[in-house]
Amino acid sequence: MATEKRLKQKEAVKDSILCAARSIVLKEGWQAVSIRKIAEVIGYSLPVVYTHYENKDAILEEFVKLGFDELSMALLDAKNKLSNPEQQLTAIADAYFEFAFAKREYYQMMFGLGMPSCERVNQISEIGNFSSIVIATIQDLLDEAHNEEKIRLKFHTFWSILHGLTSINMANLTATPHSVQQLILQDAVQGFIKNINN
Amino acid sequence: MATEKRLKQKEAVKDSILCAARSIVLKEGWQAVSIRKIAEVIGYSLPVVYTHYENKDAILEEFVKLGFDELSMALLDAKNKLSNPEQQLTAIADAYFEFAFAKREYYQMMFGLGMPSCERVNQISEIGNFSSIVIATIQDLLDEAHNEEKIRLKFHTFWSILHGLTSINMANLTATPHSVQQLILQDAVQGFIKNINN
DNA sequence: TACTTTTGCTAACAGTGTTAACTTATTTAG
DNA sequence: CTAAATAAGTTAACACTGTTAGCAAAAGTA
Repeated sequence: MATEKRLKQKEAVKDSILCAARSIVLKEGWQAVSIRKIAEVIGYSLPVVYTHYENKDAILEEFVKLGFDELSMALLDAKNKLSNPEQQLTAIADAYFEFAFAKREYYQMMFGLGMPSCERVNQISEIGNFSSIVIATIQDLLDEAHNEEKIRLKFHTFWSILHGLTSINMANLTATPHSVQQLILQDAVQGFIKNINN
Repeated sequence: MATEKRLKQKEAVKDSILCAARSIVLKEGWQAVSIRKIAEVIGYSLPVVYTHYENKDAILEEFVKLGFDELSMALLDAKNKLSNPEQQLTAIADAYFEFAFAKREYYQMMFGLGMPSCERVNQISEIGNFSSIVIATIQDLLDEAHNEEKIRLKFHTFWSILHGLTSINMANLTATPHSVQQLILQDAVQGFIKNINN
């Protein structure tokens, strides 16, 4: 039964594809990634890549999943260092912001034209994990008697604030130094928390 | 002196390029725009396009400018229908949101990988116009004795909220109906206004 | 050993942005 | 009105891209 070994090796090649893609992404961004370059790096010919990933978008989707996983980890870490919900939420915001800029290329893949077909996206469980962490913290901050819908609304608002801040800064549309950016983040989060039980 | 007429005609061709590009954008999105398609639509051969625009990014930049112009108009209209600064800011938020979804393809060009080199962006005056309108309204809402920097910070926060909400909804990451999206917008803007003098 | 399946290859298709080199009009100067 | 200079527009190519069809070689199975 060498089939087991074969499957294992197959998985290894699949990983090496992702690894090759990552190294290109980190050096030159996703836009510079091409199937040919990947093939060259992993030492196989071009069509081999297609036996592991249906197309280029499938590779990107893999990165999106990994990205949300990493992000979730980072947020959870930040949250668990504190016990007060308000501080936790602030810490989550900081961690989100930090992740986005530390792994700038990842973040751009996760949200840039990254997201391909809107239909498939809702079935990516990794995004669900991310949501859960944030929602749990928001729930702790809310008075009781808030229905499910209101909680999701607040989560959505919070995420929007984080993402908006992040992406506008990333495009560098306002040429603001990083220290000021963090002030803005705190400003926005403060406003959010202050208004949370309305 | 037929030079005048020639310049006029040249300008006409330049406009027709933009027009052709726009029609493709509206039908299939920016990603489907190619120089060859533009050339075919305007009835010239391919390199003619390059005599009017240095490269494809230059065409995109033109759209970004037009987009910010249109956006500015829309915001100004919304603002001028009211006199109370708080209502004005809310109206601006609504108008921003509406613009983004009514001209979805434009908005995506303006903020999607749209923004190319971070350096050049800061010299696009159309973005400055947009900023001015919003900043003026925010200024009316602020107590006196707020320095320039604080105002810019508040503007930045506000814009981030708007853009975050818009782009997350556009990616449809949360599959939220439009009515709820507007609730979220109001929620976020309320929080912003409530915290504005801190 | 013979057969079948997997694995990997080369080569091609249909595109893309961009540019070099050439031809044809048109404008200007003598 | 002709001749030189300039502008306009052309075809053809370069160097890429994602993707797939068809074929050769290697590996597993009988």
